[in-house]
Amino acid sequence: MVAKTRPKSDAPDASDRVSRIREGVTAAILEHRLLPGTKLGEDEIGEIYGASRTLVRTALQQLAHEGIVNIEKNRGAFVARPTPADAREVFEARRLIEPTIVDHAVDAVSPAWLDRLQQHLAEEREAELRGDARASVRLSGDFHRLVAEMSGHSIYLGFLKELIARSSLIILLYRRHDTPACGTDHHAGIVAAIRKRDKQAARAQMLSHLREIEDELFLKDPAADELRLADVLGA
Amino acid sequence: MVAKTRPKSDAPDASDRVSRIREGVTAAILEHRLLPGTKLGEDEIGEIYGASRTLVRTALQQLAHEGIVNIEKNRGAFVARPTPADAREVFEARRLIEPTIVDHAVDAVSPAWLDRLQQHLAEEREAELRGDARASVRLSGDFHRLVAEMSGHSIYLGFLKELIARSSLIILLYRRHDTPACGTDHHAGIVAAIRKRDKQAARAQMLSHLREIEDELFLKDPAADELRLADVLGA
DNA sequence: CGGGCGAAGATTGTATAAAGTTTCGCCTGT
DNA sequence: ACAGGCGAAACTTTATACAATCTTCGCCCG
Repeated sequence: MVAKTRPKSDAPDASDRVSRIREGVTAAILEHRLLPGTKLGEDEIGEIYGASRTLVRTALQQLAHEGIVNIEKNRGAFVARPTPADAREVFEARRLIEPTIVDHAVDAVSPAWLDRLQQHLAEEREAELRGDARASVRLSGDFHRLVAEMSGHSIYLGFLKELIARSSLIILLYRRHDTPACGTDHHAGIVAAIRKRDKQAARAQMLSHLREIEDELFLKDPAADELRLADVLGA
Repeated sequence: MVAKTRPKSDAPDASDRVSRIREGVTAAILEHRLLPGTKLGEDEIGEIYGASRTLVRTALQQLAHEGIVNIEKNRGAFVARPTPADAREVFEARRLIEPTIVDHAVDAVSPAWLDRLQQHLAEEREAELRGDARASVRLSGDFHRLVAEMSGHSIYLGFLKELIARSSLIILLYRRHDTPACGTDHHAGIVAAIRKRDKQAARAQMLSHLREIEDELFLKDPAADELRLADVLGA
């Protein structure tokens, strides 16, 4: 055997040690186990994952580039705390990009993809029935990522990954307390439109879905934002 | 003197040592001093910039995230070699995002910004008169970045930075030999539309500008692409 | 004479140690 | 009692050393 050279696919995040750290921290942040503003000490994380600070640092830098971690010089890394202005920018970008993504997803539709979408919807419904808010938020993001993968556009996929990560943080920060699990039905509707290869409907449903998510947020002026952080930290 | 603590502004890329490396390598790549596929040895770069491998590695990882450098495990870092498919994706993304960006730029128009735009056009014209192709490509990218900064949307700005970097690489790889300096007039037209606060015209001109750039490229099927690389390397 | 095996060299990945900076507590002086 | 400054601890940053991996070149065998 000549060599098991990984053919050409530079597996974006697979079995690397740094990827495991990155994904672990990402999951912790997106599932709200780590609150915005929390300090992410290098020793601390290294201890948890049994890695040296070199690897932890690499992972944190990647997360900083994704926008869910802020690195302050000589201070350390902290979980990002998106402002309402950030939130509006993120959702505006999603409203711009995601309708185009579903367009391409319709072009790329296939039985295999439809199966995966259907399976994902089942997972979402199950998590919602369990009342597992953490899993629901994560799966909701995964749905959008799945559609982006389906579109086959690596650029859009990369951008959307960033936007989804930030969105999850934003939703967990600014969601109104009373909002129920938002959007599983919407996701089903989008899948239905994709199955029917109806671009018009798919775009429209994606757009209204994103609007509803944003409308369910409580985005006040940045000044008052500080108060909310105080609340969070005080709790 | 107490301390020269940089007040609070986390200058995104200013006086850091790693930023200097990143910008130096970026400039070298975008100005075609480093050809696609060129290996970027860590020791080599470290020698040039008088930095240790730790800093070089950090810079290369950032460049990899920006998409203009590929890092292969245990092999090293190489200047990215976008495929024609990559090129199409990049320009599709630009056609999607940039019209929206000019929209916001029109909203944010001010005398100070108009001055900067005007000054930039002058620089572009000067470089074109000198026949300085390297400077022309760089300045052409800078124009789009300037408009994005003007829009005030940090998300779009971040995305566009990546797209511009990749675009420069693509243009230098796939440009038809005969194409003249493309688009300085277009840029002037876009600025004129911005000055008149005419969103419709600004969007339209930006879109056609991007289309013309892409039309001036020679994007053949990926199979033949290998041949062209051989040509480049043989030269 | 061509092809495959193997050891030496080089390069990257990882860990550890030294250096600089910030932060926080404590102490002193008013 | 309180404000201000000194000092130590903790952390990040940077550099260096070690280990693992890949590439290359030479040699042997078919």
